[in-house]
Amino acid sequence: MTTETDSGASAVMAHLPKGKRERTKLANREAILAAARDVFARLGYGATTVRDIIRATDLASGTFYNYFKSKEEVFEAIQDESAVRVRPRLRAERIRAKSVEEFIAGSFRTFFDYVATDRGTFAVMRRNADTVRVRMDTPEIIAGFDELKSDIVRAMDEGLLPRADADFLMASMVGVAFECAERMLKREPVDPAAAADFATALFLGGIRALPKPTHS
Amino acid sequence: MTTETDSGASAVMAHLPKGKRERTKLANREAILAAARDVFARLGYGATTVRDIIRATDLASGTFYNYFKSKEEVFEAIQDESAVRVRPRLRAERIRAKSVEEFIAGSFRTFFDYVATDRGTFAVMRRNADTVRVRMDTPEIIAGFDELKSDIVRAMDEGLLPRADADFLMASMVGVAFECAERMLKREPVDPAAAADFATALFLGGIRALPKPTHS
Amino acid sequence: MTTETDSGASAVMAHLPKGKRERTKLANREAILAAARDVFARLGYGATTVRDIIRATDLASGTFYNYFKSKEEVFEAIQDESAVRVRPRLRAERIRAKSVEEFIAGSFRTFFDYVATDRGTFAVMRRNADTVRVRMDTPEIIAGFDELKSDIVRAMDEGLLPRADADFLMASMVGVAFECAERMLKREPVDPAAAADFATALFLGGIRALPKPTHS
Amino acid sequence: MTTETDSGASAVMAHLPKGKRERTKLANREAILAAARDVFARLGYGATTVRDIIRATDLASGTFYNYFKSKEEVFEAIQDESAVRVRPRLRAERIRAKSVEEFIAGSFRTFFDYVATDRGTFAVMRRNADTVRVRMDTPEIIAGFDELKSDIVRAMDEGLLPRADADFLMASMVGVAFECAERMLKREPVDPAAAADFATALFLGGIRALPKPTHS
DNA sequence: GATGAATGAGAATTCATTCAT
DNA sequence: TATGAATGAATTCTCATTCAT
Repeated sequence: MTTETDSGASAVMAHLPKGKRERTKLANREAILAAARDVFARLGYGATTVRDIIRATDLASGTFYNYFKSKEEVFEAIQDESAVRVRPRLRAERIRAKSVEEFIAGSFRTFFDYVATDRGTFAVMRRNADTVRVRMDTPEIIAGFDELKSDIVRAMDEGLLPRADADFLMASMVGVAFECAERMLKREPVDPAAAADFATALFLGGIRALPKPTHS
Repeated sequence: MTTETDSGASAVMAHLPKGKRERTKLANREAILAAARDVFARLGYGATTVRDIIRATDLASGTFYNYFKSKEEVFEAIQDESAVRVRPRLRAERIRAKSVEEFIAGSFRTFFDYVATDRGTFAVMRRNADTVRVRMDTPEIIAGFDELKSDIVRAMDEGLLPRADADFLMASMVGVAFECAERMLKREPVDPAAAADFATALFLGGIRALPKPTHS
Repeated sequence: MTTETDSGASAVMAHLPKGKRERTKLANREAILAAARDVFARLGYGATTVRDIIRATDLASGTFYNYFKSKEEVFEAIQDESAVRVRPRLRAERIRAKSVEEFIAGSFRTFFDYVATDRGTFAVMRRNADTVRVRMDTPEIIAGFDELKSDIVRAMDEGLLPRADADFLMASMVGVAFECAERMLKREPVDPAAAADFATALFLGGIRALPKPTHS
Repeated sequence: MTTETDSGASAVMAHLPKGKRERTKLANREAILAAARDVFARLGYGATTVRDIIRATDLASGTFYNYFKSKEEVFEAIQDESAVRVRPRLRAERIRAKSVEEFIAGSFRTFFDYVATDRGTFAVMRRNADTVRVRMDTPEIIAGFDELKSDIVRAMDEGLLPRADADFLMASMVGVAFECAERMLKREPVDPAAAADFATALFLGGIRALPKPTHS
C-alpha cells in the first residue's frame, strides 16, 4: 500500500530516501489527526474511543500508537496545533495596535477569521447537542490566555488601554469570542466580519454602541 | 402499616409517612448528587465513573441505580437542579427591569450571587486542570439561554434595550458571565459584586467605562 | 387489602382467627404461582427474574421469600403442582386398563385432556419463540416418568403389552405426548380428542393406521 | 501482505493467507464453541455464563467478544452448526426414499447415527440433572422441522406415505427421535441401530410390531 | 407477615494497549 | 513500520436476598 511510485521490484523500497518515509509518516499522522478532529466533534471527547478514531482511518489500531501515546495526546495535539497557528497571529495583532480600537478590533477580527477558516478544529470546542465542552487547558491554550492577559497589562501600562481589572477583561474577551464564534458558525453565511464588528463595538462602547442587527 | 394498633406514640410518625424510609430515600439521592458534584468537579465529566461517585458515598454500588440510570442522568440532574434554581431568579430580574441599566446589572448581579453561593455546582462547569468543559445543553440550561434571548428581544421591542443582534448579545452575556464567574471563584475573597460591576460596566459603556481595578 | 370482611375498627383485626390469615397466605402463594406461570411462559425460565414475578403481583419483593426460597423453588412448585394433579389420573388410567388399546388410549386421552384444561402450566413447558424448554426433572416429573416405565414393565409382565424395550417405549410415549401437545395448543380449536386419537392410532398400528387428517 | 518479495519459501504460506493469524482465529472460534458445548451440557443454557465458557478456554475474557456478541449468539452457533450438518443428510434420505419403510427407517437411522457421532452437541439438548431444555428454535432447527413436515406432505401427495395429519406426524417423529436419542446416549454401548430399529418399527407397525427387547 | 430500599457479589461488556508476525 | 488479534483490568449494570420498619 502507498506504493504508487513503485516501478519494479520492491528491492527499490529498501533504498528509498528518508524523504519518502517522512512523507508517509506525516500523511499517517495527518490522517489520524483529521479523523480525530472529526470524531471528537461528532461524539465529544469523553465518548470517543481510540478505536473510533482508527476506524475512521484506513490504518490498523496498533499504528495509532506509533504516533500518539493515547487519546489524550492526540487530543492535545489537535488543540495545540490550532493554538500554535492562531496564537502568533493574535499576538502580532496586539503588538501592532496603536490604539484601544486597534487592540480590540484586531484581536477579534483575527480570532473570528481564524475560526471561520478552521471550522473543523473549532467544532471540537463547540457546544453541541451531544458533545461536551472540551478541555481548554492544553499548555498552548493556557499560554495563549496568559499571553492575552499580559498583553492587556502591558497595554494598560503604556496607556493604550484604560486601567481596569485585566483578569476580568481577558476573561470577558475570551468568553465573548468563544460564545460568539459558536453562534457565527451556526449561521449561513458564516460572517466573521459581522461577529468581529459586534464584539468590537461591545467592548468599545457597550451595548448602546452595537451595530444595527443584520441577522434575524 | 402494622401500626393500626398504635394508639399514642404514633402521632409523631403520622407526619413522616413510611417513616424513616422516605427520609432516607431523599437523603440518599442528595448524597449521590453531592458526591457527583464533587467528583465531576475534581475529575471532569469524562473521567469520572459511576464507581467514583458511589465510592465517594457510603452507599453500595447497586444503590446508585435505584436513583439514576447512568452517569449521564445524574449529571443532568445536577445541571438541571442548578438551572431550575437560578432560572426563575434571572427571569424575574429581567422582567422587573425598567431600564437598560437594570436589565444588565440585575442579570449579572443575580448570576454572580448565585454562583458565589452555589460553588459546588458551578465547579462542575469550571475549566480546570484535568477536566472537560461540560455539557451545557440539558433542557433546562438550553431553555435558560433561550429565555434570555427572548427576553432580550422583548426588551428591544419595548425600547428598553437598543436594537442589536440579539443572538450575539445573548452569547456575549453568557460568555462574560461564565468566564468571569470562573475568575471570581479563584479569588479570595469571592466578590460577586465586583464581578457584576465589571460586567455591567462593560456592557453599558464598553472598555472605557470599566471600574478601576480592585484586584491585582 | 383483602379487608372485605372488615366491618369496623381495626381493633377487630387483632383478634382475627387463624382462618382468615390462612386464606390470605394461601391467596398470596397462589398469586405468586400464577404470576410465575405467566412470566415463565412469556420469558422462559432462564430469562425471568424473581423481580419479574413479584412485579406481576401486587406483593412486595420481600414477601416472595416468605413463600419460596428462590426462583428455582417456585418453578419446581409449578411443575410439581401440575404433575401432582395429572400423575394420579394417568396412573389410574393405566391400572384400570384391561387391554393394550385401553392402556395406550387411556394414557394419551388423559394427558391431552389435562394439557387442554391447564394450558397455563403447559405453556411453561412449550417450545416457543423466545423461551427455553424447561426443566423436566423435578422429583414429581421424574417420578411420573419412572412410574410410566414401571407400569409399562408390569403391563408387559402381565401380557397386557407386547414385550419390547420399555425404556424406549416410555420415551416414545413421552416424546409424542409432549410434541403433539404443543401442536395441539397451537390449533384452533384445541382438540384433545383428535390428538389422542392420532397418538393412539400411531402406537397401536403405526403410520398406516393413522386416522385421516382433520387438520389442514 | 508484506509477502510480495517472497520468491521461494512462501509457496507454502500461500495456502495460509495472513499466515498463522487466520489459523489462530479459526482455532479460537472452535475452542470457544467446544468449550461452550461442554459447559452448556454440564450447566444447562440458563445457568452458564459467558465467564464459564471462557474460563473453560485458555483465552482472555475479552477475546470471547471478538467472536460472539453474547451467550445467545454462541449458543445459536452451536445449534446451527449441528443442524447445518445433519439437515442435508436427513433431507437426502427422505428424498431418496422409494417406500414408506425407506422414508421412516432412513430418517431415524440417519438421525440416531448423527447423534451417536456428535454427542457433544446433542448433550447440549439433553434433559439433565441441573439443566434446562434449550431453545430448539434457531432458524436452522425450525427450518429443519418445517422441511420434515413439507417432505411428509410431499410424500403423502405422491402416495409414498398414507395420508394423515402431517403436523402431528412430524411432531411425533421429532418427539420420538429426541426422547429416544437421550435414552440411547445413556446406555452402554451406544447403539444407534437399535434405537432406529425401535422407532422405525413403532412407526411402521405400532406397539405390537416392536422388536424384542435387547436392553434391560 | 408485609414492605421495599439497600446491599454487594458477580455477570456482561468495553477498550486502551501490547506484541507476534 | 504496519498490522490486528489477544489481552485483562476496569467499568457498567443486574438481581437475589436481607433487614429495618
